[in-house]
Amino acid sequence: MPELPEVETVRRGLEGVVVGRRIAEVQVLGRRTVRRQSPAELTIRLVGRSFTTAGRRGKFLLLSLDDDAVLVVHLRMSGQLLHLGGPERPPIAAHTHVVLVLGDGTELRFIDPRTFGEWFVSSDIDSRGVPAELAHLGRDPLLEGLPTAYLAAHLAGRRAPLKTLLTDQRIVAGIGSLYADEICFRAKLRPDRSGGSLTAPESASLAKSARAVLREAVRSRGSSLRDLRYRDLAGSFGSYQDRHAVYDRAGEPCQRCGNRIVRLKIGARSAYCCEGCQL
DNA sequence: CGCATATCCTGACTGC
DNA sequence: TGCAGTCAGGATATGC
Repeated sequence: MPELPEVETVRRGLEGVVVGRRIAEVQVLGRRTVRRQSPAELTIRLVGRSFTTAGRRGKFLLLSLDDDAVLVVHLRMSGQLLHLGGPERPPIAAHTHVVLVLGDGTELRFIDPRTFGEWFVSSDIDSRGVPAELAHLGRDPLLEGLPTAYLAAHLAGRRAPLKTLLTDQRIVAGIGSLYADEICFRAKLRPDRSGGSLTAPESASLAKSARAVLREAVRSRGSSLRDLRYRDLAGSFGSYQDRHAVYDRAGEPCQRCGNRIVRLKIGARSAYCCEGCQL
């Protein structure tokens, strides 16, 4: 499930591969990926344009164009961007929904079995370079940092579980289920603690843990899970899964206190934690 | 407003 | 071996 570290890894790959390149051809093969506008409109707005920067906000990729519009791509659950640069082009894989042929003859392909992923072009860009459609996003911990005071202010008075608040993109942009669990473990806080129950030092610990976990996960080029779905642009795996303390480790001993990791239910979602050392 | 719940979707896994 | 049921979860809509 691509979250901030995985999306950032893809972004870094795109920087070297699409920036400065012209879009020669657009093929929209699936029916669901392009849904905010018609595939024909997206195609018209992309063909002939060149990419100027490869940005990111939260889990959204922001590929700006030379007419100041921005191509927004979200991988959601199962989306994968692949860059094919070799002289031989493999056949189109199953679930390939969009193909961009670039001016240098290479291809960018979007593969997404579950079709939750999305592409659209936005022309309504604010002074920070953020499309109007993403104006609701909260702070991006990598781009803007995550000050303790900011996080604490958004937890104060809230009855909702920590994990729910951490994964609320309006508060912090980029954290999903996996990293929320890892962040709570690092902060020694149960993910089902209510936001409002945190003391000041606990809020500080949570913010610090979020910064550290995300930074380290980016350095490891993200997490590739058991399904091996997540790969970077070139098809390589991340390695942060080797450092997961709790995510998908129910029944295994806690690396910190030896208790067994348990799986909780928070809303309809799973949460993994150690009941021995997370309070 | 805050919070809970349902929805979209396919593939991997579980249990009989 | 096959088949039905469950789970995975990011974002968004809706209901209270």
